[in-house]
This record gives sequence, structure tokens and C-alpha cells, in this order.
Amino acid sequence: MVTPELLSAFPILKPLSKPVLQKLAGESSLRKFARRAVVMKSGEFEGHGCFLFEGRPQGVDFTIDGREVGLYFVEPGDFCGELGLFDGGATSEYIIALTAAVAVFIPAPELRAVMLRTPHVVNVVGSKLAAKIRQLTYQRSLLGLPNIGQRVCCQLWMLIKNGREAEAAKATKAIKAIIVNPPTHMEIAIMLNVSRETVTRVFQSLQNQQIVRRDGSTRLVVTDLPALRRLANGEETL
Amino acid sequence: MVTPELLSAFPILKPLSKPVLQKLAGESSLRKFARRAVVMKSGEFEGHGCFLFEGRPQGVDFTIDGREVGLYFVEPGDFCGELGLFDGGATSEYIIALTAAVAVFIPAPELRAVMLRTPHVVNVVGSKLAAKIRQLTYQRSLLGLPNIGQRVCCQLWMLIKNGREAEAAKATKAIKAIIVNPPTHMEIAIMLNVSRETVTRVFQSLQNQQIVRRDGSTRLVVTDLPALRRLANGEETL
DNA sequence: ATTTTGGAGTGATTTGAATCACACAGAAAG
DNA sequence: CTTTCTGTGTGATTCAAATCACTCCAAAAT
Repeated sequence: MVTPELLSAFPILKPLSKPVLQKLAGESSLRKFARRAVVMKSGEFEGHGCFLFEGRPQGVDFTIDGREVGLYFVEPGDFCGELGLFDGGATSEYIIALTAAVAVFIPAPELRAVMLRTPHVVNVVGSKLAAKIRQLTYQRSLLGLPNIGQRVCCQLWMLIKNGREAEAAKATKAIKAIIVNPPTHMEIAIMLNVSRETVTRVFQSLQNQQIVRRDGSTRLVVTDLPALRRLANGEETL
Repeated sequence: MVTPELLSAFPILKPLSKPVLQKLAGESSLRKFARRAVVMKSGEFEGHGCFLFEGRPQGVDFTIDGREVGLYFVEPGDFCGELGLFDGGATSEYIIALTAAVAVFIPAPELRAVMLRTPHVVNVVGSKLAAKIRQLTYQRSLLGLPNIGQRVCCQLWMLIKNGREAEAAKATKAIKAIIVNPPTHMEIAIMLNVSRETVTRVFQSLQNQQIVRRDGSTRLVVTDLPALRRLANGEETL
């Protein structure tokens, strides 16, 4: 079902030797998820590493009173479920498929064994944890922004930056940018801890000022990147 | 100046072999810090691992408008500056010596090389990052709570739990708990993203209901732990 | 022994975002 | 080809927390 070739499609697993991949493949399983399905559950000990092929699931958490808190997105080629790899602890969030998704699951203990023997893998996983910490720290600082318009603009800005890191330097100077499959207003609202209506109103305002434009339902065009940057930096207000 | 014996006083470094410790010791330096000195600066690439001997410095972050946010404390025998060890990236917070502090500094590249060769060390550092992620995630979910009283109570509850993890099981049943050196209202306010006055009013309310009591300026006594728990869980409202 | 400072407590007022309650379009499902 | 969702757009209303503008207190600093 899962072949070593399939596994080596993932950057992190690519440098592994044939035999190791072979063994991992034997223990892995391929799973498909429908929209809104739960890919990974929080609170599960010794779960699986989840390597994503298709889809764009979101990491979410829930508050004590059951409200959803959006944290991040997982992109194809990336993986999740790495939190328990070092300490065997539970994953802290749920991963939910916003669209249909396909992923390879590798049992955590096996993955962990391979990881500890392979400096490269350990390094990638460790770097990912570090990146997540930076991301969470940043996200938290966003929530501290008193101005909600600014919050939304920062989030948009981040979506653009993360969307194409290679061209980040260029993108900073460019005037236009396109966000494909942008999060829905609801999803943004959950991430930024505001109501959906408020997000809609911010977008309305951005559109009136010709800063963003919708292009069908799958594309969001930012037509005035510098203006967005100024708003995100708080130099201007909506 | 720094001897291998000194290094092996740290649990994480203890399992390392003599020659490795010898080499690390040669590259390390011992530094002393006065009260209020900056032990580690955020945003520094390829810094140092910092192993603490004496003192109890605090990890702090700053809000956009420059206010300080207390995050956690580093205890003797523990270490900090681990965020950049995997990816060479920058630390996300400042570490500030609240009291005089003594620490060994090991350059990050050297520490990193040793770490990648030693599964035990990699494991400890990785686990530490994972724990931090769990903590940040929880903190993030707190900010999603619509009821502010609940937020404050959750934070208090966490302070109690983290204060004495060993007795956590017992503490859950106990009726009283003492928080030594509690954060100021201002600090709580910044952590929870509310105004200082609001925190004061919540505390006022908690005191009126005989749930907490102040004992001098350095101690906060929780006199009705179950009530606090109910408030934190949202079973009751202030 | 004062002055200064930083934290805490408290009312009055304001405000901005949540909530409610819709309407509407397009996509997916029947 | 309807019907049902899901995502979005928009006004009216409400309300809780921010802000403001103070006082009070205790611990540092001079």
C-alpha cells in the first residue's frame, strides 16, 4: 500500500536509506479524509507522524468552553504530529481537514527510533518545533494588538510571506500578491479571536480602499501590498 | 575557568563522556550577572546555550508598545537558549536576571554538534521544546475564552499547578494553596490581554467570595481551591 | 525623614466589537 | 432542477471591558 518511493517524496524522509524506508513503509498506512474530518486528535499518546500529500488541514485547539481556536495550516509535503516524538507526550491540538486530504501515517515509536538515529531527521523535526514556537509567539503577540484591523492585516501579511518564502525578498518590494485558497472569514476570525462579522467588515473596508480584491472564490488578490504593510505595521488605521 | 566537573553538574550534560565534556568546557565561559542584567537577548542568531548555576532569571517578552510580559522562570540546574539549537535561528524572548545570577555559556554551534551526536541530549532539548509548545498552546487557548473572570482563574489555576507539579495529584484535592511571589495585576493583565483594572476587579470579586486572600505582598493564598477550579472550568461565573 | 515610585482599588464614562437577525449568492447535494 | 448548505454582506442593538481620572498605600530611593 505505502511504497518506499512514496515516502521519499517527502523532503524530510528523502535522505533515508532504502532499507530504512522499506521498513517504515511496511509499518505505514495511507489514509484519506473527507472535508471536516479529524486527521489527528489532541491528547493521544504515542500516536502517529502524519505526512500530508493532499489537502490543507488546519491545526486547531479548543477552549475550555468548546470554542475553536485556529492555530496553523499544514501544507502538502509537510508533516504533523511531531510534538510527541521526543517525549512521547500527547499532541496538543486537533488537525482537521478543511478540504479532502490524503496522508501517510507512520507510528510514532518507529518514527522516533529512526529519527534518533538520523541527525538530519532530528534536525528537521527539532527545527520544526522551534519554528512552531516562534509562530505561536508571534501569533500571541498578534492577539495583543488593540486594533482589530491591524490584526487582520498582519495575518494576511503572514499568509503572503509564508505562501512563498523563496521570493520573500522580492515580494516585499512587489505591489501585488495572490493568496490562493485563502482561509474563509470564519477561519480567520477563529485564528484572531474575533467574530466573523468583524472580519467581513475589515475585508469590506480593505476592498473599498482598493487594497485587496476577490478573484473568484479561490483567489484573493492583494493589489496594494505597501498599503497592507503599512496597515499591518500600524502606521495607518482602517 | 570552566571545568568538565562543573558541566557534569547539569543533569542534561551528565551522561556525556569525559573527553566531550573536556572539549565543551574549553569552549565555555562562566558569566555573572547583576540584578536586572540581560542574560540573553532575543533576536540573536547563533548565540549560546546558557546553563544556570545560581539565581532565578525570568524569560520575558515585550509587547508591540514596549511593555514587558513575564513568561517563565529558569531554575538553577536548568538551561535556556535552546530555541536556536536546531535551526540556528534567534531566541524569541529575553532572559533577565531578577537577582544576581551565575551561568555557564556554551557556544551554540559546539553544543549543537554534541547534541546531534547524543540521543539523550537531543531528547532532553526536544522534550523541552515540546513542553514549551504545549504551554504556549494552552496560553493561546486561554485568550480565546470569552469570559474574562474565567481567564484569570485559569491563569491562577495554572500558577498553582506549575508551582508544585509533584504534588499535583494531591493539590487537586487540597482546599488551600499558596502562590509565592504572584505576578502583579499588571503582569497578569498583559499575559491575558486585558486591562489592569479588570484584573483588579476580578481579584476583588474573588476576595469578596473568600476564594483568595492576600498575605503580605509576596504571598497569595487560595482559600477555596474547588471554587477556583469551578470558575476556571466555566462551571460557575463570577 | 522626606520624596518618589509602583502597585492596587474604585467610580463614571465611552466605545467598539459581539450579538442578533436578517438577506443573498454560489456550490454541492438530493 | 430544486433544495440545502456554506460563505458572505449589512444594519440595529447591546453590553462588557477599556479608558479616564482619581485616591490610597507601601516600599524604595534620596
